[in-house]
Amino acid sequence: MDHKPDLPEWHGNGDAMRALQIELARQVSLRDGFAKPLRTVAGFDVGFEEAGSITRAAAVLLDASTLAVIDQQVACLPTRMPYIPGLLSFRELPALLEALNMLSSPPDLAFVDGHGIAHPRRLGIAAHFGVVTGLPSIGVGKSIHVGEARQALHGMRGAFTPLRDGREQIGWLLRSKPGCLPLVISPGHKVAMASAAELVMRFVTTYRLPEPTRLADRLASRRDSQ
DNA sequence: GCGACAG
DNA sequence: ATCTTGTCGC
Repeated sequence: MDHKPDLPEWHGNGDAMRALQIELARQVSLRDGFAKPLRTVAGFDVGFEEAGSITRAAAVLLDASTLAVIDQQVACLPTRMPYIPGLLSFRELPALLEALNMLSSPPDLAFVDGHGIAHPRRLGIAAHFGVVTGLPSIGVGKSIHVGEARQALHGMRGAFTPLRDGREQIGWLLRSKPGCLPLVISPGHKVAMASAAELVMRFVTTYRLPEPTRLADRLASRRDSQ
């Protein structure tokens, strides 16, 4: 199946994209809709080359039980839009979808570097990715874009506390590794808020990032062979 | 008007 | 994100 959603071209008007985000955000499902037990998962991340003119997306497919790498692909496309806070997905999604299509098979669950619904209009790149592909997805962010935590986060590995925007919970702050800044976890698509943090911890070994995203990160930033 | 602002 | 060595801390 080929995923080629009509992503609007960058003509300098972010208003059209913001309106589309609000529309797509209505299609997000916050109920668990992934295969149980999980058989495969995949990590997705984007990096840049040639001073940013080339967008390089990486997709790494793993066996959910053993964490063994089943397949990994890299897609390089010309960068067509600048980075604009809140509109990240329109810049990085094209390359990410290309990398997904190159995989031998789609994952039961996708971990995307960036936010899910922890976004101003509840459509971060992980949620956008999930809605256009129909795949269950979770956002794994390394810093907060919107929202704040009310309570202090415990230092113990696996501890988590709600990330909220006003009175609404939009994700979790997760201490994936002691002594490190917490990850910002939020549902993307077909994943319940209550399941998100636990699903991420299931794939964390000894690093801050869960294996799917950690491996994709290395591949996208071409540090896997260096 | 001012400051913030995923990657 | 990216440019980059050494350095502080668990």
